[in-house]
Amino acid sequence: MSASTKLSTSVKALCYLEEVHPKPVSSSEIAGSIGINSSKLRRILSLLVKNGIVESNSGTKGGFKLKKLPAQIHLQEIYCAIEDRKAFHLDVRKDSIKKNSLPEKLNFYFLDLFAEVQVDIEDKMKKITLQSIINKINNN
Amino acid sequence: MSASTKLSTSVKALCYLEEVHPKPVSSSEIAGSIGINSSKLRRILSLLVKNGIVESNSGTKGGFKLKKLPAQIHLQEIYCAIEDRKAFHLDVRKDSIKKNSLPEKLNFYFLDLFAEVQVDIEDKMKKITLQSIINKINNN
DNA sequence: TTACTTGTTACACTTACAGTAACAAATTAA
DNA sequence: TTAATTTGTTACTGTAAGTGTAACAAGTAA
Repeated sequence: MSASTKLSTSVKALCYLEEVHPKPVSSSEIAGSIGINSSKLRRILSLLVKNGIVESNSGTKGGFKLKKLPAQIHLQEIYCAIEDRKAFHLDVRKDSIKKNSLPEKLNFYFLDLFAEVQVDIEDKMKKITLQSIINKINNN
Repeated sequence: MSASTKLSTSVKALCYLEEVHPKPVSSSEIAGSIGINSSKLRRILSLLVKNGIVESNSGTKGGFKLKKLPAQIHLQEIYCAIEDRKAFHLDVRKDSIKKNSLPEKLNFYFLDLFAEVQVDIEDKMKKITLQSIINKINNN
């Protein structure tokens, strides 16, 4: 599952939680509504739990519910919770490249550039809250 | 090979071509200098040829050489030449998602958002020329 | 005890990718 | 004409990654 698909799935689940808040709902129920396997969804939700975005409880009457207000959840923290790898990352192979050579210098150049791009993307995501997404969706 | 690695490889090859310009060089020679298989490199270079960035000739005394000045080659056109897929793309599965449902609306939302991110990235790349990279590398 | 739910692991299956080799077509030189 | 060289593309083999599902211990409530 690509990072972007995981992000989209997470937001679908969070929107569902917001709709039924504060009632806790099971992974099966959420999974059914967004068309995904519940086991797979639990793997994603467990990451949101670890990062304090969602609360979970085992047992009967257990399930998931939002731990923060939608206005206080932004895309960047969701993204960071579910994905440790960067969107733009360079597979730098140090083998067979001479020290201080042009290829090595270019590796450093691109590492810097891709880090910059990553910052730009995350800055953009920081400005988008779950609440703003919900508002936009409802006005269409 | 990821898009970012392919981009980095392409620039390494283009820098090499710039160094020896206007002498045409074989894929083996370039591949040797940047530590990659020549067959693999040819697959990348063939895309740059198709997009008018590089010129190629078969046979003895054949090889590759730049078709444009380094100041007139920018990262975005290299990126578009080698990669048709977007950096941020959503695997939208239309199956098992109801029309006009929240999940479907969110799919459209993210398709738009990721398209925006893609534009931002490409705008950034449009401002970077091969010449500016060479200058930066040489001043370090 | 029973029923239910999360969180994690496991597993079979498929897909994707990496790295290399091979070869037709084009080109040059002898 | 023949040989040598080089591109552009295809093929192939082994390995890594991803998909989708199932299974189950641990926690929780009735």
